[in-house]
Amino acid sequence: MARWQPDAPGRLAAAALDLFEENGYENTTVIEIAERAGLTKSTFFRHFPDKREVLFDKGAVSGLLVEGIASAPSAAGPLDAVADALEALGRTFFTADRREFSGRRQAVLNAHSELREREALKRIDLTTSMIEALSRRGAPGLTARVAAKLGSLAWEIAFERWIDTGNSEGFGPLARQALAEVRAAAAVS
Amino acid sequence: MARWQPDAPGRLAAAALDLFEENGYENTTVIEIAERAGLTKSTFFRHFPDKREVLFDKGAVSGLLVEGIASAPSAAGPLDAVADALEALGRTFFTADRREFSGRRQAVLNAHSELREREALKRIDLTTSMIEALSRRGAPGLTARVAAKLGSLAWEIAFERWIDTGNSEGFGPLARQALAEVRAAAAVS
DNA sequence: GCCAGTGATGGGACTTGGTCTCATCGACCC
DNA sequence: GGGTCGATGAGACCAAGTCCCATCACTGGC
Repeated sequence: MARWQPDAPGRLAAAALDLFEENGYENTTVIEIAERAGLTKSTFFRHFPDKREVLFDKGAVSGLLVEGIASAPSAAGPLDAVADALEALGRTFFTADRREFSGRRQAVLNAHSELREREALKRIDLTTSMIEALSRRGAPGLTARVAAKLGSLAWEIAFERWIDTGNSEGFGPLARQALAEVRAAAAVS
Repeated sequence: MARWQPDAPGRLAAAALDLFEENGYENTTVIEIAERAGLTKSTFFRHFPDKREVLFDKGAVSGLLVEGIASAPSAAGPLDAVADALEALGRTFFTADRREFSGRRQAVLNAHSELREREALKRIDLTTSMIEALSRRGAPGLTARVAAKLGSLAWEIAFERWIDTGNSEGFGPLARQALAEVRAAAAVS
């Protein structure tokens, strides 16, 4: 078995996505994923704490979000700061070349509750990070919580539209648009 | 081993909560839980699909929520319908006699990410139910999504305050109060 | 060119969660 | 007292995840 090939985590993630698409999550064994990547079970668990985590990134998004919120103009309101952060995410993370991969990944996540569960936890952790970042900007506790939840919802909506193949717009503009719609909807609820 | 004692699921849940408090979630074995309840591993998995689920109820809450939203006065806005539903929850589920148990359970959930993960999934499923119920009342898609998320946040806040021992108010009034605060915070975001 | 050190990998034993099948027990009914 | 039915027990079995140790590839010094 060839060793020392580059980017073991990336190869494992790609192999996992392929196999999950082909056979489903629960019908895919960690050993099978590792073998397709030319590796072994031991190495898999050295790079990922568990089977689900192979489809998730290691907290890079959180840093981007927090930094985006912190560096927004101090005159900006909470939701505007969130908009800036989502736009930063669009520039760095949700780039055009990752759109196809993101769509495939999301389809697999949606199809398996164990993966949706992990995604839900990640979303909560990100929302908590946003709340803390907004609080550091001086937003009152409840305002920060509401803004973070609305921002999270706008993110979700913008992501759906971004994945949707009929849509060729970038994630940033879609996020701003979604945030505006969410804000309007909140006003009439 | 004595058989045929009543309420096997309840005994299993009580035993699990005790053991999780004593030794932590990951240091507790399903076999230990079953033994403390006077049962076996087989019976445990006959009543619960997995170890985490022993601390969660079987979808009774969802029905209450959906029914509460559906039976709200047709003139009521989305958030008002949610308020009615949360109050119904307070009458049926978050009753005074369950407050201590709820607090213990929540402390255990907060302490273990595997359990927080399951809780996050449940919350998402409940939010989805609320969105559908609001849509059936005629709320536009985005409005329903926003109202459900804000309602979920108000629920969360009201529950925290309800658990807080300094607070002797019922869940219903706390939920109405939290919902009003959330609505106000949304207006200034 | 050889050799030691370092870090990533392989291998396998082991525990636990979870599934499955079959035997067994208790209650209830006739 | 025998038969039926639902809940439980018992044990084999597989996959996830942990742990420890051997092994290989690359690096640098000599």
